Amino acid sequence: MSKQEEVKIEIDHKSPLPLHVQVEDLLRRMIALPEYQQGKLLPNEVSLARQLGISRSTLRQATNKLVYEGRLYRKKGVGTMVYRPVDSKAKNWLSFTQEMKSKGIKVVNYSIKLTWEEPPEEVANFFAVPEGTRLLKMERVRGNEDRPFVYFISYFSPAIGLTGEEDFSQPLYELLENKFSVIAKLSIEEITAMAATEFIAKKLGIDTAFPILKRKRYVYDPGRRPIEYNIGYYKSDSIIYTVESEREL
Amino acid sequence: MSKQEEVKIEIDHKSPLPLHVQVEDLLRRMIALPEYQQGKLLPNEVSLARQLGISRSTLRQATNKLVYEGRLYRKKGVGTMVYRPVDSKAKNWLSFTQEMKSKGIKVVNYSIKLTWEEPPEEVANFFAVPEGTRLLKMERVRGNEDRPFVYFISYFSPAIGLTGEEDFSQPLYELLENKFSVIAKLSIEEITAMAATEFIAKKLGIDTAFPILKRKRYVYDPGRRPIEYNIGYYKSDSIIYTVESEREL
DNA sequence: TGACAAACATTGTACAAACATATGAACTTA
DNA sequence: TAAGTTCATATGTTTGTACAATGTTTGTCA
Repeated sequence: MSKQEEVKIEIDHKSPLPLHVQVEDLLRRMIALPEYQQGKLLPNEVSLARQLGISRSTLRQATNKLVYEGRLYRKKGVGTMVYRPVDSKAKNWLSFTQEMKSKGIKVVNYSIKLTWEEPPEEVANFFAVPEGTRLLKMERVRGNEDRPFVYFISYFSPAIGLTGEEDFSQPLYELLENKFSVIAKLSIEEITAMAATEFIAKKLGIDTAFPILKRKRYVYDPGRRPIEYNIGYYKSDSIIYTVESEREL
Repeated sequence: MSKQEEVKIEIDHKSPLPLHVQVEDLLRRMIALPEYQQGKLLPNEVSLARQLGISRSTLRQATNKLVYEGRLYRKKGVGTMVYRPVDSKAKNWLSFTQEMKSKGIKVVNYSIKLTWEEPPEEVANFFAVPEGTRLLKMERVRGNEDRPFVYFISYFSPAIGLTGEEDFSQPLYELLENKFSVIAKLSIEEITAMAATEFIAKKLGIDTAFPILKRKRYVYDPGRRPIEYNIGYYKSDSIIYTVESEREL
């Protein structure tokens, strides 16, 4: 009894869905497997097509979609593999530490506080948990070597499995990705300005009513499940928030 | 002598480039023509393939690329046409008017001022014009029906050809696109918070030191040539700036 | 051993053919 | 007129075949 794929190989020639769509779905599931993520070549086209009981053209129609999407990478004379961007994946995305480092600023954690708390209603709604559920809350004051300039509050989805005992000195999204296989894929941010409240002024060592950039961030995984809810209060003269957006033509 | 396409139809079966790549290039040039931009159907696949002396499969291989890119749109039983996002193209991209409208807020222009001025150094550098060049500057105070809440300053590239006599009551990017064939493609924005200066406080009818969201925007065309430099000062309690970003996996 | 060549494996390109399905226009009918 | 039917047209799907181009492995020979 030889061990077979964990992904069910099941193409239904009578399904209303076109074959190539079924194959595309199959491939998506297939390439999610760790072995392919780690660089293993997919079965070659001719044999995979035969195995699925379809023609090579149909198979290619399916893989083409994934190649165009940038998920697969084909190399003539070699084979087809999952595309892996150079270096780490969480790089330059969402990471405060990385971003600061690229500007030559060393990030200093002035304080980290982890608690299990009943979150505000908005947060409970975001995670779709019943009212009264306690969530892991992280509060951080960070800045450069000279002074603090941002106060963060984060709530995490209970689905991640964080205990609060983790090492939060490493970049957060690397921790989530490496230790919990949780991948941050989509973020929606809301940015506004406000005057520092007394509470925030104290945290950042500034005067009340100093202008503050407030950024609320909702982070989702690839399945659009909520991962993190985050609010950051930035001392305004120490940060410029940059957004680059390209229009599809 | 019947009139032929303006685009040279010339596929070289001996070229080192694959046929489908040549066809793709040809199509790109073809669909840039006004008639196709305006919605005319491309020749149907069978006849176009015959006309080019290639097979339908090869032609489809080329069009697929453009379809995946979102430039072409195919409709079974109808034909293939250039993809045009619903309504105008500049919709939901950069347009303050459109954005407000989608939230059910009517935009009111409280004041518009157009002048030719020598810009600050930063602006002159952005447009790469010699110091001392006068540029068209637009100042606008806008808001909803009740009150103003944003003060904009824009400088425009002299390359556009604006005279200052245009009708700026229509959405800006539609004006640029329709009348000047200038397409805004990329924008880089810098957002920060500040306290209202006396000048701005006056413009927006608020107290000095009220928190303000300041957004600096650099707008480029598809060739990455600068089009517009814009600064907006938003009354903080009237705007939330939303950024959605997706990570490539 | 080392260099080169041959064989092999794999994707890339191109063609042909047949049938399926959606759309819109023309036609028919109540 | 209004609704349904038919038909022509266009893209969508699928299979099959053949050969080209490229990278890897193996084998040969000096």
